Amino acid sequence: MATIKEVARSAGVAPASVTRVLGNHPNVSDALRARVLAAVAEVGYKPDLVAAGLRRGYTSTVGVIVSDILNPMLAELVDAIEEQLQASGYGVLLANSHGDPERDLESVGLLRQRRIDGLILSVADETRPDLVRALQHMTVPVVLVDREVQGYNEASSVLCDHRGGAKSMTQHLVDEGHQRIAMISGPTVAYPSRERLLGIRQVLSGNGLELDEDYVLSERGTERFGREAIARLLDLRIPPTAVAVGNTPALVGVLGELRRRGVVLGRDLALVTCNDVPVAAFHSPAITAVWRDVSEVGRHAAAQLVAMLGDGKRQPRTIVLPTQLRVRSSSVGVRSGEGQAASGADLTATHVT
Amino acid sequence: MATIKEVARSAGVAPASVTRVLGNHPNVSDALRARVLAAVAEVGYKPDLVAAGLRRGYTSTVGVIVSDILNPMLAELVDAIEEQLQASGYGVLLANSHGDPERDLESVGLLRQRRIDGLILSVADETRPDLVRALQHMTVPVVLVDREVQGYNEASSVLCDHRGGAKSMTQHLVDEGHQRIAMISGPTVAYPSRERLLGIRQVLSGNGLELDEDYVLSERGTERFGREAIARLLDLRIPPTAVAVGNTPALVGVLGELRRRGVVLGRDLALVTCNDVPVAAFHSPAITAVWRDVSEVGRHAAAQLVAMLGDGKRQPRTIVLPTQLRVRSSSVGVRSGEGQAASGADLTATHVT
DNA sequence: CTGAAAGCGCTAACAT
DNA sequence: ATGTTAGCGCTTTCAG
Repeated sequence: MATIKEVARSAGVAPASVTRVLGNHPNVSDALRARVLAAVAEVGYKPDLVAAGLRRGYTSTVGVIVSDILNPMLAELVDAIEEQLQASGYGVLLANSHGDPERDLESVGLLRQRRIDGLILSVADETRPDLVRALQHMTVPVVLVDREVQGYNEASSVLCDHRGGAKSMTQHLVDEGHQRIAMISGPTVAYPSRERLLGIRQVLSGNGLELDEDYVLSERGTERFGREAIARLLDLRIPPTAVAVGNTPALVGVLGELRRRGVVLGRDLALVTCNDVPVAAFHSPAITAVWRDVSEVGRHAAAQLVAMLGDGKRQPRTIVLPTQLRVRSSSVGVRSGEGQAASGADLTATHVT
Repeated sequence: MATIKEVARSAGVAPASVTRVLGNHPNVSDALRARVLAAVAEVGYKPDLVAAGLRRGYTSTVGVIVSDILNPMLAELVDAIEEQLQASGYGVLLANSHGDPERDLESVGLLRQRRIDGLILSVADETRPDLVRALQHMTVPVVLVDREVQGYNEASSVLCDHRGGAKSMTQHLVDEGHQRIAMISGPTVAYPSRERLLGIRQVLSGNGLELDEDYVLSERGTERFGREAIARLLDLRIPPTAVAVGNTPALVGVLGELRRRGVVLGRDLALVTCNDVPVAAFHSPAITAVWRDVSEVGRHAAAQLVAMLGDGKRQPRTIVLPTQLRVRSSSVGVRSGEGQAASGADLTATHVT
């Protein structure tokens, strides 16, 4: 790696002049510019961004913390964020916590040590008091994505209207005649699942119904959790007639277990998902889903951060993006009347009290 | 952010002593250690890794370039790499090219400017001469993942036996009586697709068959490409009886189009995929797939890089991980005899010459 | 317009 | 065992 000194020597100028030429400073003579550029080209000089960052006080690097990049939703988010930030001249330092809130916290500290200029995060657990403290120690702008951290209002946020989506979804199920609706949810220590449960409860009580606590299964989304959760629901004495799934990895497990049991969606059971992923859209039958533009979320988050980086004392903003119910066959036409258990074909001895 | 000077002043010692205590230097008195640690705790000091990196000559940061993080395979790869590297004390600078070889090249340069200690990459196009040049300029260790860059032997590589997987898959189809086998492939400028086509050709010619050039459709994997490719194949005067899909985003498009046409897998058409993703395993009927342990690939790549970082003049190594055919219903029992066109239910007027 | 000098925060070499 | 000094590569004063 050639340094600025070598370029300067090779061009017969001072290092500062190289900086000026490369930084498009106003007052540089054409002669100097030409000589410097020639030398730069000759030795293939590229400024060392670490050294420049140290001197300038900023690194043109942004930290991104997500709780699970295997989740296609979060992968899409990271993709959009990275694209937008790269276009604005920022590098992305990625930290992935695999659902572990402890790791999220460590990452906040480690990224701070790496002198990031800003931070975008969608952590596993937004309720941890030490997270609030860690964020308050941050001196750079922060953007929260689909998270609400109580007691920390310094950050901008980009949220999705999960409550609205859950309401449309629930109303749709109620309209289809369902009264026993269950939710296989992600952890309620994060905004999306919390909001969805709120939405479901609102619509149910608005229709004189209520959400049975046995019908709410909440845990970090994994395929295994999905399998076990749907099994538990179907094995209840009075199983639900409709199930909402709030997490993509869990959905995969749910579909596997349903198929193993020979449960046919849209006939034996109504199923809806809160994430419109290919596995849902191309399932047979196609699965009703709540859609949102995840890339748009990422672009907004990145744009918000870039704006804050540009204008130091910009006020934090919260933006809420819409969700949209996409009705497909999985939730239509299920016999949802009393006594109609959503039991699998292999459930010959159903105990009904 | 407190600096080392403030800690030193607060503890009444020299900055160098702070470094020594924090770096667990051998010769430090207990008294000094205690005073320094107290001061560190008091002001909440964390070393600035950028400054330390500049001084030390390394940054404990590794660059990771992938062609498409939306591809679940690559997301899983990044996940495993990030986890392994973080455990070894490295941060990950992520660059995502969205399938654009030009972006890959820029990323190599940009990461170099950010003084990464090492580079792991799975680029879109491994055949570009300027990529070879860019890599040759790298002075840090490089690990290639599922890529072979001709004329560049400095890197370690972690490869999968895609050729072997394709051979098993093709032999399976031939055993099922198929003679007209098509491939919807990713770009052949990357190792996996190239190897798979090689494998298919080898098995076909070993069985006295050959791969019809009209049956090979190769392009960057997108849902749209998948849809159009399968449509083109089915609309051929003599359509294939079996189709292999070599890319996950394309697979989604293929499945969508097949369903639109009412083509039933395992009856009208045999389908196999080279990536065993949930959308394949949970499709009805389940789709035969070539499986590999992508996380293992990522872990190996990271471990390889860490080893090279530890031992400066370690020889580059190439490791090849196995693939495994998982036969499911989508490729079994299709009538594959002469004249049996894999036409959709809506194809009433089939031209057969 | 350009050069010289100082310093970002840290650590390693050299002193003592 | 600890303090002092120098310098990583760059950019930004401050002179001229």
